[in-house]
Amino acid sequence: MALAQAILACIADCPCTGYDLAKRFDGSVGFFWKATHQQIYRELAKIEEQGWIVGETILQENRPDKKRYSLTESGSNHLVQWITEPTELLVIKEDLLVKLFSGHLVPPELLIAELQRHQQSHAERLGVYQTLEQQFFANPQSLSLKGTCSYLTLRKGIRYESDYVSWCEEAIDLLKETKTSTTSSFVRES
Amino acid sequence: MALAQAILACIADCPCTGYDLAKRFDGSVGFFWKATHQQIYRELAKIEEQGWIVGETILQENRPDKKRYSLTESGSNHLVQWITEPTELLVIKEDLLVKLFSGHLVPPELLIAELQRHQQSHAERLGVYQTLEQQFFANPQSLSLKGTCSYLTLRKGIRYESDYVSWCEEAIDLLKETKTSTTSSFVRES
DNA sequence: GCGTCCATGTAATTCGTTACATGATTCG
DNA sequence: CGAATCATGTAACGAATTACATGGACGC
Repeated sequence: MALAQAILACIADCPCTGYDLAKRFDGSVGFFWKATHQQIYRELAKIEEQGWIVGETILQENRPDKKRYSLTESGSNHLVQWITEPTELLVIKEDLLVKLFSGHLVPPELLIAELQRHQQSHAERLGVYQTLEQQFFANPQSLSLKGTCSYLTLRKGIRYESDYVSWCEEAIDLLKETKTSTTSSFVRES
Repeated sequence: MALAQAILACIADCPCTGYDLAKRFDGSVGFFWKATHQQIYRELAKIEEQGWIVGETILQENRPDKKRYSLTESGSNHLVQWITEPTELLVIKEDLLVKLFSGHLVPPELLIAELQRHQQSHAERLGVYQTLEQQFFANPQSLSLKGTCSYLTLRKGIRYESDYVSWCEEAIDLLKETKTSTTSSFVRES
């Protein structure tokens, strides 16, 4: 399981609290890894016990105390070791494609509407990513190695969303043609 | 959880056994949904109890007996109902991007090698999908609605893999440039 | 004789999800 | 005056992963 490593990667980038992590996993990092705050706090306790991180309690006035975690050397070694190991390919579990697989069981208008919804959601995300690209990565050739690494994860997001939008368009178009060319075919289910 | 519905969708397409399902989830359907045989048998027991499928035991000679499942009307209704509901977007958990996020902690050569491995794997899958496209979907305009639906899931696979291959290429190129332009930067970790 | 295919399952453990809980502060 | 933000957690449940188990048939 890579939740532990995803947390280590975030803490390596910048020491932070469970609460901060939850926010990051819900935003930028969330493009390639999602986790809820409950998962995070449980995992933090586990990897602190492992000795990969140490937490220092920070007392605050007018706010709850917080605990900021930093990588230990052992944690850093583990992370580097993990990065070095060959990675499995992503396992996809996409509801929308399961639905489309049995899509002939429902009126095509319904499929088209659903595809349009998804097209819009992905277009929105694409917009967000493109804004980030313009703001922070105007000149990709001149980035440091760290910068390049961040930029490449963003590029993956941009490509992914942009491809999703195009596919939705293709799918909607083809369904519209199919629909009109076989008008009698939707009253065929028992 | 959509495992139940993914199984229903397969059985709706063609009645089959748990063993058959496991093979399908490992092959074609596996592009958009993965499941092991243990998950499948457990889920089959659950959805048979629900009344969405019925199993008939088929006695065999020289082979273990098997149980072939078919959709009930209730199961078919449920599947249609599920397809009709709005779908959540896919939650991505991609190890490779987590590694890239902390990629500056390891020598860039290592990242490049890993990206090349992935590029090759995705290129292989792409080849498989493209062969299927040529064999079974030579003429997309003339497909039935059912054919169009299958074709569109395949198109998603083709786009996904092809985009992945392109991104790997982009990433490798950029890392090679970054590497040479900041040669001194990898001996900087404590 | 050894591995693979057929066909189904149990058991243990880890991981993910949902609900519940606290309590002060700040913004509208 | 109510909602959101900060900050952390417990408890219960459901789902996924991994390991273990059986046993004949067939090809090399």
